[in-house]
Amino acid sequence: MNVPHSIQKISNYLWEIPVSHKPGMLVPARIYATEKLLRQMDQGVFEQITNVACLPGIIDYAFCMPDGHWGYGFPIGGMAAMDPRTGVISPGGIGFDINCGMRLVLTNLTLDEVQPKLHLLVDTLFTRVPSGVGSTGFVKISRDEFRRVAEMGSRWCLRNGYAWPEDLEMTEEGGCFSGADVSTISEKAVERGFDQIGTLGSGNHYLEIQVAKPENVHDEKTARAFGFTRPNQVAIMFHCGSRGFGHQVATDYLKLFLSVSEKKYGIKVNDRELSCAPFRSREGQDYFAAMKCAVNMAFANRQVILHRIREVFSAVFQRSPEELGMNMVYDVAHNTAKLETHLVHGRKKEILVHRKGATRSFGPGREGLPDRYHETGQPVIIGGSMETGSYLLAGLSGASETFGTTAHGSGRAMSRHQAKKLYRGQKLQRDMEERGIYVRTASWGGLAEEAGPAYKNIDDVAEATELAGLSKRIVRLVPIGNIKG
DNA sequence: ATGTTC
Repeated sequence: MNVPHSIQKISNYLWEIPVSHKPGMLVPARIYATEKLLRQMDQGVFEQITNVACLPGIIDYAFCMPDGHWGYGFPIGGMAAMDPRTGVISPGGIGFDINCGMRLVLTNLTLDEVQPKLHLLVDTLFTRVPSGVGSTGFVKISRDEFRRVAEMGSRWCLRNGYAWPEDLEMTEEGGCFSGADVSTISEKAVERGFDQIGTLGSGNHYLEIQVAKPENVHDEKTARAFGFTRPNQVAIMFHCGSRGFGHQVATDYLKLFLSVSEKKYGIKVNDRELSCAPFRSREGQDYFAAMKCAVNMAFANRQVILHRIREVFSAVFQRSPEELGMNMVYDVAHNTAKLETHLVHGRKKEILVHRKGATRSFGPGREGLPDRYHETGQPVIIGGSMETGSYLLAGLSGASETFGTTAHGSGRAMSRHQAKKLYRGQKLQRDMEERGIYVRTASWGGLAEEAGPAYKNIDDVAEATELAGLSKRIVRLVPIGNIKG
């Protein structure tokens, strides 16, 4: 059995591993999950989340979301808040794909209108939004201009004609983390990133055409507030990050932290993948500023992809993107560390929130949300597998106990290797088409790795977050077209 | 996730 004996049941949706579980734990570990999801978690989740609980400066608990699974250092689905004065920043708590995230875009088209054009739409998107390992984009800029992208994020896109002003408002943090400083970025990172804006990438990154069927609307009033106003309305959801740029930033600083963490700062960690530096140290601050550059590149990447999606829809339907109602619902980040103000032991305090495969979930009335979402709470986008659908949820004030955090996706149920042994990309494509999902892929092997059964049940994950009071289901979106990177 | 093993 994977679940440790020391685990205690707090409620049907919350479990706790006490500090007595392992030497060095400073706080307990808390896992949000139904018993079913808890039992599906791999041993690595419990090992890793209790290692996170040992990190200096951690506040309250090391958290794991219902979609938690084994990752680099931290579990994916992990969340840890640190005291910025005494705590550390750990690249393993953010992930290699810095600001991997999800964006959801509306149309005012319905399934009936899109169906006849679906093949053309997906084929054109597949051509116009480059995907796959090593893909490069159409935005031709110099290395220096790329540095401006890294400092400005979506604001660069607005200035250069790739964004509508309201897109920025509908993006977490306005599509730009302030304090990004390109002097902390290596030449190598710039070299890998400068031609990758507007590209999807590979792995579990995808672009999907989805439908909001009436029977899948959980909360009609909030669905309307989020822009879903008609039956079988079509939306576009996509998932990608900072590509080779963020990967290089993570690699550069992990290497640096490995050399200073113990020798210079005397920090002992249970796993070298948790290598870290005091947040206030020179190295910690440099990584924080570098990470923000990658965050901004990822926002710009998703923004330029949106620009392309609008062009494609406009060409296919012979109407402007404005006429097609192609407004953003929201853009959420999955892999970040951020200074946020939360209630800590009853007092407002600025803390360093690591979210690794976890989504911010700010509830109604929370500062930092667009006026439009003041009453509803922020839109939360939880991506499922390409076969089974995804969820749009709303943030809840109950998520204050996780410092405003909820789940981010399905979480793998089988390894990529296992999935490739069980499925063949070409056959999967044919099977999916029979079930009404037209899929194109940059890699047949990659497609097989993303087969539906390779992931946990997205309905279980979304439900668990709602039962735990972290986020509320608004509408379940089912795919009709998918581009798999 | 990733010029998928500098």
